[in-house]
Amino acid sequence: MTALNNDIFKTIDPDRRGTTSEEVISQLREMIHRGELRPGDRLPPERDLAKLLGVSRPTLRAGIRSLAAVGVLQSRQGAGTFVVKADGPPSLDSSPLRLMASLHGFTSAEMFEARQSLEMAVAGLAAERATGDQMASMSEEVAGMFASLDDPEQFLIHDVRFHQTVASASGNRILTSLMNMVATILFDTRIKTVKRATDLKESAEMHRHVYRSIRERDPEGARAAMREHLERAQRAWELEKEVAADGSPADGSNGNGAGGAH
Amino acid sequence: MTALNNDIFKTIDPDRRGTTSEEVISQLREMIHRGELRPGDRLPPERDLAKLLGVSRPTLRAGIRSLAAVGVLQSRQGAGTFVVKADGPPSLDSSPLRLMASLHGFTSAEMFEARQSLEMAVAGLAAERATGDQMASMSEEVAGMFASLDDPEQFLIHDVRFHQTVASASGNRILTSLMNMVATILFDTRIKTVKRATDLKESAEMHRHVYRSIRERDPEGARAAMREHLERAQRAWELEKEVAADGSPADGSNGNGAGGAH
DNA sequence: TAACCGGAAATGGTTAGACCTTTTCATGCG
DNA sequence: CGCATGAAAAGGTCTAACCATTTCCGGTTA
Repeated sequence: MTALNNDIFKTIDPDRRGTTSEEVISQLREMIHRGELRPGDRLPPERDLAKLLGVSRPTLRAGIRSLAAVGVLQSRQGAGTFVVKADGPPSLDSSPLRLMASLHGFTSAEMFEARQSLEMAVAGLAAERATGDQMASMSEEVAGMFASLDDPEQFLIHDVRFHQTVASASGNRILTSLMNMVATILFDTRIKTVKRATDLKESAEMHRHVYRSIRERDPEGARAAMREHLERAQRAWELEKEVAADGSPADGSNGNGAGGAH
Repeated sequence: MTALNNDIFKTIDPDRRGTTSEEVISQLREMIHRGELRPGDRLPPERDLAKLLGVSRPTLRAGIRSLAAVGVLQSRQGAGTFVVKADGPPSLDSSPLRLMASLHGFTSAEMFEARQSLEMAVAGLAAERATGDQMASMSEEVAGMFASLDDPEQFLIHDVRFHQTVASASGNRILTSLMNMVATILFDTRIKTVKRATDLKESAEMHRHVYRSIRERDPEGARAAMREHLERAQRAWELEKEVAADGSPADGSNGNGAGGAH
């Protein structure tokens, strides 16, 4: 079980630059960059891999844990440690951004704006590149929104799917990932928010507007529609926030979270 | 040394939901979100904190390591573990994105496009909001570029600083962080690339064009100028890549890295 | 013959205790 | 007063063992 084709793992020199576990991270990262570890692959058992790399098991585990924290590896007790499978759109973990938001006191306005910029960018690209299938999906989601005007939870599902479809139609997985990262943070409390039917109707109209611009291959129109859509969503959310703040002291810190229909 | 004002640390229930170390991560994360741990703060020593949380030291270390991996904590041997200080623009670690690029086979074209979208967004915002000081800084960096046409290394420094100034002038730290994240990946091999003087002159002109649009408070002009600037940079890089590929078989995998003047 | 169930083996998760290396800081000497 | 030295503090690493979960093979049964 030791030396079959595992010679790709090289023992770590004692006279390394950083700490031992950092070196372990570098080793594993290099192997991923070189393509020796591919998505879905299983790493050797920790006990074996530790021997192969010439480090102790806790040190190896420290390295694995660091890579797991950034979403590259995933360990399952009893099963093994795997390189994360690349099924569907790749996604970056949003918790780093979330923590940074707390640490630096990001305002919701800042996050809304970031999301708006990203959504406008992907909408513009989608207008240039969306395939027929993708446009059909968008249309279906818009129809789903109009069909769920009295069911906010269902509406939100179509809402999210519409935006994801647009993002994937942009053909740029990096922008898609970044957009999802930001949107995830704003989503957290969105689902908890009570939505009025009039808001939903307006929101659905805006989504249809975005869809039509994309179908017309009109990037600037799509960008403008998306801008207005998100601006209205932000205004609606701020309105609800003020209402909700009435009677209860506003929590000055961590201005995260968002609501309203998007 | 145990119970001074450290009662904010609560013992972890044995009947928790996930693994013990995950619970440690949640605990620390919650404390950050609640503002009990602020940037620059030092955590209690591992041995003490482990006792306070009711877990073993390796388990605590695992949690700390996970948060360190995403750039929230930082440990210094002999000194202690600190919440990362928020000096200057907050920065997200780019290694997750870098690893994802390798795993999913992102093309450089995709990365260039992502960077272009982000840079255009911040340029547009900067045109609306840049302060006099920020515009002065941009101007200085442009001047620095023209003064370093025969010193590619120096030129690159002004180049990078110009873009960072524009980003910070956008007033949106999230977009700035995301932009830096993408730009960092593209930067890696940029510095290694040989640049011809004519490229640098053109690049400096483009930067000046961007600066002027921002000074004129012309968001669309700034966006357009930035778009053209980065499109030219990408074309120049692709040209150099082709030249460099002559005589040596192209490496089909991992199409990362970039070069040329930006 | 095929489906199901049980248990052994594999594998990650956790703990304990010890020791090493680096940093910090106070003490004492010049 | 200032610098050097050394003790204390704190993170980094290792060994060894045990626990919890998953997997999978093999036997049993319908």
